[in-house]
Amino acid sequence: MEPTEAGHREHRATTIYDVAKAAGVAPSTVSRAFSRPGRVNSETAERIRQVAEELGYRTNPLARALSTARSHMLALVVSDVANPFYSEVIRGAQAAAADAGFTVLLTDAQESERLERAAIERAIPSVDGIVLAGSRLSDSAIRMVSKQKPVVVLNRAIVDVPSVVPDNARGMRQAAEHLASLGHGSITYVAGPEASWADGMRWRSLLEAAPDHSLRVRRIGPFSPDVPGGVQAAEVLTRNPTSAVIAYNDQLAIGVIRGLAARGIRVPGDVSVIGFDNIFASELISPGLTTVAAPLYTEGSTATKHLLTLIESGRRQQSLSAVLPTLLVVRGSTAQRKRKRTSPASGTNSIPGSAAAAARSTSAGSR
Amino acid sequence: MEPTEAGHREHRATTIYDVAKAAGVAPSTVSRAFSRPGRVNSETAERIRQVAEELGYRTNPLARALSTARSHMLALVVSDVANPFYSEVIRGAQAAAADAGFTVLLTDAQESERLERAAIERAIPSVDGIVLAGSRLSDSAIRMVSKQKPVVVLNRAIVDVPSVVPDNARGMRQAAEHLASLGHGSITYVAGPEASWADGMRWRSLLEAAPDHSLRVRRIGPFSPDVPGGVQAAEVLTRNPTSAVIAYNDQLAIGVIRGLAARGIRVPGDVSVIGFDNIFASELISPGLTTVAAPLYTEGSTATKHLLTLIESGRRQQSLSAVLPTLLVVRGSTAQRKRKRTSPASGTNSIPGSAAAAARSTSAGSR
DNA sequence: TTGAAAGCGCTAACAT
DNA sequence: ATGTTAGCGCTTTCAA
Repeated sequence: MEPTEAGHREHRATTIYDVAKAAGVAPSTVSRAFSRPGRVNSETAERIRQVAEELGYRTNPLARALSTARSHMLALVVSDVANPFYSEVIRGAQAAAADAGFTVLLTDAQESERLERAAIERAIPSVDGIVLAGSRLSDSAIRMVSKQKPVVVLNRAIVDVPSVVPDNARGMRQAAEHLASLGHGSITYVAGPEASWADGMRWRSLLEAAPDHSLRVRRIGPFSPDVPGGVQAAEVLTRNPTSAVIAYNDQLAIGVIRGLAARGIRVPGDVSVIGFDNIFASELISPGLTTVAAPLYTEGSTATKHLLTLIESGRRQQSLSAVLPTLLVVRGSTAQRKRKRTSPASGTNSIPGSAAAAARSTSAGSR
Repeated sequence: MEPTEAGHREHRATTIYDVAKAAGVAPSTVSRAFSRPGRVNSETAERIRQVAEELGYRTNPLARALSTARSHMLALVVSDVANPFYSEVIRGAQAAAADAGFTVLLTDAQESERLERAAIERAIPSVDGIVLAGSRLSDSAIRMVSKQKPVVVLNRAIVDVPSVVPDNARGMRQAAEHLASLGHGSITYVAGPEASWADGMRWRSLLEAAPDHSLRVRRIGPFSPDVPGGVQAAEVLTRNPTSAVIAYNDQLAIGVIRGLAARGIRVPGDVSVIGFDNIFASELISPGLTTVAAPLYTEGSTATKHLLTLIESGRRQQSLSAVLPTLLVVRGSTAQRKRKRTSPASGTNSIPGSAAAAARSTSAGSR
């Protein structure tokens, strides 16, 4: 308004009509010059683009969305943006979306089901599809959402909903194998959230892999999947010593190491520890954390690509799910089992509830 | 289409017209029943809301945006989503936006000016404002952007553009003071990216604070502001020993510690190290990193709130900038200076270029 | 308060 | 290949 202020208001967006008038053609012709398939290449189209360029014309995505019912936006809902696990996932999703000319609407559920629900509810009308990463929602709630817009879930498997997960089974097998090769005869699994599909999967996978290496396994938990949770777990471990632990995820593992250290128990001297995910910090701590590396970035990009496919195809391909390979990254937190303590695991094996826990974890999975 | 598939397509969104018809009123009346200020409270309005509820009607944000020229979306452009520094910032921004009923469009510049430019270009038409966090763009480029849409920059100061920055001066003073109190007489500043406004600011602040504590300071760098950069810096430090270093940010500091350790130099035994930001990982490494804690979350939320204010006010308040307080978090990476080595810093002081570097850093700042 | 009508900027038939 | 005509779903004058 005020002449002194170079405010935004003065920048009246140029429309298709401005271009049409300037180029002496009909508006629809301008629209065509910018339309999708292979772009029109007539002489006029070229001239129109020229004129548009000069006028600084940008097609208005919102208007386009309204008339095409395609917003070219994707929602990425994560359970907690501050969780380092998601950094790479977000990045992968963002990159894949950008490649396809899509924009990412990020929403943080802040570990709250209520907030997640609300976020989804609000995002739905403006997006063409949704990636749910680490959703707190129930399977049926998610299935409900996927009835309204294409959905791909990350790190979780739900019947009838496309998903992208790391190869938990292989990962746990690799971890177990590694520990066995170091002479460990028994392993303690430090569990994550009770409601986590991934946790159940990992535990079950460990149970299955154990016999092949004559490993005895037990399980403690559930714990909150963060550093404090791990510290808590360390407490429990102190009361029930083991020589080797596999944690649900890296943060838990890091917490365990810290908690153990605080009690004078050395890693890997006294206890070997393995995490899962290979987050940024797992390389920074000392000892470096041996961990099952999940392809975080790829998980994000794959989920997004699948979502895009779903959108394009109008939801044909029913089961567009993917299992991504994992890789064991050996760092300093695992070592040969000390021969000194002869039977560190005796008497602590066969914790009741293992079988039940293994069974419980199947509710969600079709894989 | 196929009856077997519970596809998304069948869920034809209910519109204002559907509600209008069902309620026996005109569409505009329905619109009013949902309009902003204080909401209409007539009997009819109440009934309309009732009907809408039953029909599962949700107002279409895109259509609303088209007609009101307000999308209720904000763009948050970060230089690198994978950088842990941004986790909290994103979270803060996201929360503040959600509070105001706004949605966040996250875009990752992937440390590329070209990509950042493109991302902004694409986001501009769909958003009501933009938060630029750690932008790689030139001051003038940013000023250009801010002519089109309200902009708030984070961690940087630009004339005429609202900004949110941590109190770098105070932070560096606290750090210097802490080191001085531990008996250190000379400090090496490990610099971040040359183009970083924050880096210049921090170095200059350190220079200013030094005399008050009879501290001698020198500067090495620039280094890439990540862990590898810090490792590189450690190399340089090995050739020019000091007893104390302050790094541009935590990741650099962590790299320094690791690099030093690899060379058998102990932290804090031989060298004390201080970082900046207080990212998640700084607490996890050992020794814990003493660091100047920047209010990451608050930076994100404040920037967003200011942006919202700007949007609402139609860009009145010219200088809506904020300087957020910092806090020194003392952990294990700093300690009393060893008395053994008598003059560790002698001969390495007064590196040429310090003054020039201090001068160079002023180009951007108005504060 | 409510209804009628016009229009936001764009795309999508349908003509020509 | 280009022009014409309708909308997409919502808000917003302007009347009633």
